[in-house]
Parts: sequence; structure tokens; C-alpha cells
Amino acid sequence: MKKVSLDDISKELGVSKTLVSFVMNGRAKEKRISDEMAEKVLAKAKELGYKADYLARALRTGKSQTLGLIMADISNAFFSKLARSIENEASKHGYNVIFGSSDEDFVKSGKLIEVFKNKKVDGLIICPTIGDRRHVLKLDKEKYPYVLVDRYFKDIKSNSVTVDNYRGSFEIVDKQIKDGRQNIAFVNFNVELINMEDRFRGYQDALKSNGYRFNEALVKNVSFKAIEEQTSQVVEDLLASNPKLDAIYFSNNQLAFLGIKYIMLNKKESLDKIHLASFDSYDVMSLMQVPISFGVQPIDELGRYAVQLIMKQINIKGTSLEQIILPMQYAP
Amino acid sequence: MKKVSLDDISKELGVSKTLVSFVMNGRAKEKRISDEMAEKVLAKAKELGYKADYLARALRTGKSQTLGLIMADISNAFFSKLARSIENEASKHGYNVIFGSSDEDFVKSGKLIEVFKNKKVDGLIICPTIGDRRHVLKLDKEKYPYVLVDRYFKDIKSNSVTVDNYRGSFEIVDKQIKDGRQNIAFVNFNVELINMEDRFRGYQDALKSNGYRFNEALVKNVSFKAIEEQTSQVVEDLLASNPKLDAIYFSNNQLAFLGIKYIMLNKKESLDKIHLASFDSYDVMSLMQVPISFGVQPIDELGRYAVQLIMKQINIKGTSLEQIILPMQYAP
DNA sequence: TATATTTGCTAAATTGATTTAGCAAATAAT
DNA sequence: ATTATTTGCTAAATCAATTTAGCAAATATA
Repeated sequence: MKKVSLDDISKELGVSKTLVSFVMNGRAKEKRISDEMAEKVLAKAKELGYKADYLARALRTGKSQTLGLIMADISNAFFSKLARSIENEASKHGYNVIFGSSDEDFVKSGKLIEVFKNKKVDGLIICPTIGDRRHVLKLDKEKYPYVLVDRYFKDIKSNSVTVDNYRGSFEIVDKQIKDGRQNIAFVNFNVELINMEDRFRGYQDALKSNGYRFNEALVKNVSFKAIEEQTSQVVEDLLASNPKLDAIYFSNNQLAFLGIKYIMLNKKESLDKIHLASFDSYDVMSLMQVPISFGVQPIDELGRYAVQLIMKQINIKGTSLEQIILPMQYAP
Repeated sequence: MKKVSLDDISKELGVSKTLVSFVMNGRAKEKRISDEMAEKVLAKAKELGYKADYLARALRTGKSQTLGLIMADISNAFFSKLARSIENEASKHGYNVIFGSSDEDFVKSGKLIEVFKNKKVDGLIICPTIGDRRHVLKLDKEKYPYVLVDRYFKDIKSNSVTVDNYRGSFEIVDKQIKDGRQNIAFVNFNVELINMEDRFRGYQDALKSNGYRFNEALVKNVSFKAIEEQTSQVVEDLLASNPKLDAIYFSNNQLAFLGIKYIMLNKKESLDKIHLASFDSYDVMSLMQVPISFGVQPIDELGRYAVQLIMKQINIKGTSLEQIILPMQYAP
């Protein structure tokens, strides 16, 4: 007793559904439909509570008014905020968002891409892992609209929105040095993400530009799959084998959280001598009674620009690709 | 050069697409299609890289293999974890999730419900606000599959998965009292959410069962729209006007976070005398150097059961409605 | 007055699947 | 040998829109 179709309206009015369709799509003038007829149609549509069926329209037009969003893990604060920003901006354009988490696993993301394409999303917003390189190349070849967020590939020209990971990381480490820290450890993800690489370079160059030598022993890599145990292990190692250590810099919020957790529960006393830093943060970080400095990512803009780029790509054919790099913000 | 349709396969093999469709849906036996023909079809489908078009299928069958998820705000830790759990479970059933945030605003959620229905999601998972009552009733009338999560309506029989807010709240306050706190303030949302009400009742009854009298002046309500300023204000008031105050109990994670934030930045010294409690938590809460006790919600189960209920509703007609109430877990 | 143009509208194809109803031919039963 | 059943397959309708091509009637132009 629910669904009202174009047919229902056209039959009630004794006109063709072509006409109704034109009116409903605001093409009445263009298709020179008389004003009175257009009004009658609109009135009847309102009366019957007509809503165009997205699926039917999408099938015919190939446009679903839906974006696909693929991130490592929506339950991570960074990504969930990003998702919200993307949702908001998409909504302004009349779009909804269908999402999936890849857990930094390109097999998962590959499947998600295929399914989303098959569900005819009008564009994909992807936080890719290294392994997504071939998926991205495929999208390029197919000319499927997509935007990379937070990460990108140096040698693939894509639409992308990222923060200036190198600069941000440099500033954070530089500040540590200016504040007098001499032995700064770096805890990074071992996934070969371009942004992780850039953060590493920022760390190295900040040392170099201050005349410090790079010490291999102070750099630790942690695997995403065993992030909790390995972060603990790595922090334990750093504390145990570097008596002069006076700072630990974590390359993202998860690592920082786990590192802090380990220290708070096991080596709280070490905080007297050791300062902490994190590229990325959680809201609560500033409230923790821990000596920590951190970067703040412009997540809102990240999402907003991502949607804006994908919208251009979708709506304007022949739009050129853009790489947007946003500056970091800082705290304490 | 991309899309391979049933027609393509049927033409290449010189058979009807009916046959191809049957084979692709695993109904070859049932439709007594010869084994060799079935094999030929499958081989050709593989060769051409055929993937059924979800939209076309959805249009015909009315099933989109997509769930609609409506929550207050996906960027909130509670909801983003819930979303992830829902995503995981949905994926096991071959479903994707399209989401939207309502900001506790029933106009927004109403629109989201309409759009998602129009996009033919097979079921809705909703964290409703009070105002969603009529939306839920409408869904009932239309027999549209939905599940309420985290919140429900006492007088509407729905599928729902919630935690035992009353019991959880009671336990938290009871523990405060057992630990010697005598003047326990309660900071709550002023939205008339059933779970907020239940938490309030739990607070009241814990006081009563311990022979304490309920003190109106210790209960403060905060509006969702001005949550940050009001929480600060309310905490300031409580501290200022109740010299005997020895505990503040926040009814959810956001309030607790903002309350802690205010105290840490403005009234840190008060923490000597005052203990904090929160119904709900953030991961980091246990690491904050703050005297706090909190409940831990079984978010994973919340999401898992929600999807399981909606799947039953979708797949088995005449399934009866279930109300699942999960026990809380606790920390410190 | 004859031709051209504009106005207002419609039939039918299309999108890509699912599904109902049913047709020949082959096999089985009587 | 005749009827009944089974086997293997297909045509066409359907889902609900969009869009192309085009038809009469009314008006304008020559």
C-alpha cells in the first residue's frame, strides 16, 4: 500500500509518465510542458507522497547518489571523525555514504572496492594501504571517480587530500630538540604507508637540521596486526636499553595510546625523565597527566576537501586531478 | 568495455538469460538444468568476469544487501565502535552498511530513514531519540525491518538490543556509596532518552537502597546542543555550591570527558576530595590520572546481536520481535 | 494560401537482473 | 501404440525510473 510510482501519477492524471518524469526532474520548462500541467503534476505528486525510487533511477542513469568510503578502521578516532566530516559534506550534495573497514589489508579493501563499484557508488573515497596500488591503478584505467585521503602514492597521479606529514613530523621533532631533548626515539608502523614514510623522513631531517646524528637503535617498527603486544615490547626495549633516552615520539594516535598505556601501567616512574610526543592525537590526550606533545590533524578539512574533489570528478567531466596538502596544527 | 551482463553470457552461449540467471543463482539443480550446461555457463561467466549488478537485482527483488545505520554521531567513540561491530557482522551475512548521523535530532533521523528506505536498504539499525517514536511506529505499520540499539521505547514492541542501563547505573552508584562517598552528584543529558532515564533511576534507587536521601540539587541536566559549555557550567556549579560533594557521576562518556576536561583545566585541586564516575567510557579513561570508576558497555555484542536480529527479520517472515538486554561490564 | 515553426505531449526503448508460465522433445507408464 | 510424465530450456513480464525520437495541433511566416 506504499510505493507510489511515476506510473501511478501519470495514470491518475491521464498523461504519460514521460511528462511526469520531466516535471519531477525540474525539466518542465526545458521540455516546454505547460505551466498548468506542471503544477497539476507537482500537486498530484505531493498528494500521493511520491518519492522517486533511487534504485530504478540509479539503474537507468548509473548514478546512485551514494559514495563509498574505505578506511582502515572506522572505530579508530581519526577515521570516525573523518567519516563524520565526509558524511556531512556528502549530505550537502545530496549524497549518502556506504563504508567499509580494510584493517590495512588490501585484499579486504580490494573486495570492498569491487562490491561498492558493483553497487554503483558514484565515487570512492579511499584511505589506501600500499597494496591498494594496483586497485588504484585499475580505478584510473576505468576512469572510476575516486579520491585518496590521508595517504597517496607518489608515482600515481590521483585526486588526493593529505596533511603535510613530513613538515608536521619535522616540526614536532624539532620542537622536542628545541626543548632540550637529546635522545628521541621514534615508534612507527611497519606498514609501508607513504604518510608513515614521510613522518619518518620528518623525524630524520629534524635531527639532521639540528646537527644530531640519526641513531638506528632509537627507531622501532610495529606491525599493525600485533600492534598492542609489539608496541609494549618496543617501548619496554627502548626504556631498557637506552639510559639516556629522554623522548619517545609515536607516529600516530594508536601507537601513542598503546605506548602510554604500557608506560602508565608498567614504567610510570620513567615519565620523570622521558617526554612523549605523538604525530596524531585523541581528544583526551591533553587531559592525560603525561608529559606529551602532539600534532592535531585538520580532519574536518580533510573530509570536506575529499568530498569536494570527488564531486567535481563526478559532475564535471574532464576535471583535472588535484593533490591537496593541508598543514598540520599543533598542541602543547 | 567493462560491464558484463547476463545478456552477454547468454548471447555468447546461445542460450536464454533465464537459464544463465538460474545457474548464477545456484538454482541449476532445482530448475533441472543439465550439468554440462551449468558448467558451461559458470565457465563463461568466469571467463568474462561477470558480476551481477546489485542495482538491477535490487530493483527486481527489492533486496539491496545493504543495511541502513542511523546513530547520533559516528564520530563519538561509542558509536564508531558500534558501527564497526555492525559492519563486521553485516559483512558475514554479505551485507554492507550505509550510515547517517542524526545528532539526536529526530528531523534529521526522519529524513535519513526516508532516504535509506528509498534506497531500499533491507533493514534499518537505529539508535533512536525520543522524537523517533513516530518514525518507529511508522516502520512498524509498514512492517519495515528495523532494530533499535542502545535505546528503545518502553511501550513499543520492537526488535531491540540494549544494555541494562538501570542495573549498570545502580551498580556504579552503589559502589561509590560502598566506597564511602556520601554526596554523589549526577550529570545527565536532558534529552528524554529511555536509557538516560534508566540511568537516572539506577542512580536514585542505589541511593535509596543504601538509605540515602535523594538531593535534587545534586542532579544536573545538560542539553546536547550546548554540551560543552553547559557541562562546564554545571560542574562549576556543583563544585561551588556543595562543599560536602565527594563524587560526580556522569551518565555517559561525552559528559564525563567534558567534565574531566573542565576540572583538569580549572579545578584540578578539587580532585583531592572528589571521585569521578562515568556510566560509559573511552579507551583512554583508565590511563588518565584521575580518580574515576566507569562502566564498560559490551559494544561488540550490541552490534552483533543487532545485526543478527535484523537478519532474522529480513530472512524469516513472521519472526517474532526480540528484546535483548545485555549486562554491563565494569572497570576500577 | 501554402509552408515552416513552435507547442505540448507521448510511445517505446533502455537499464540488468528475476521470475512466471509454458513449450517441445525425450522418456516412462499403461 | 497411446498417454503421461519428466527433462531442458525459453519468451516475456516485471521492477521504476530516464530518455530518444517523433507525432499532431496550433501558431507564425512567406
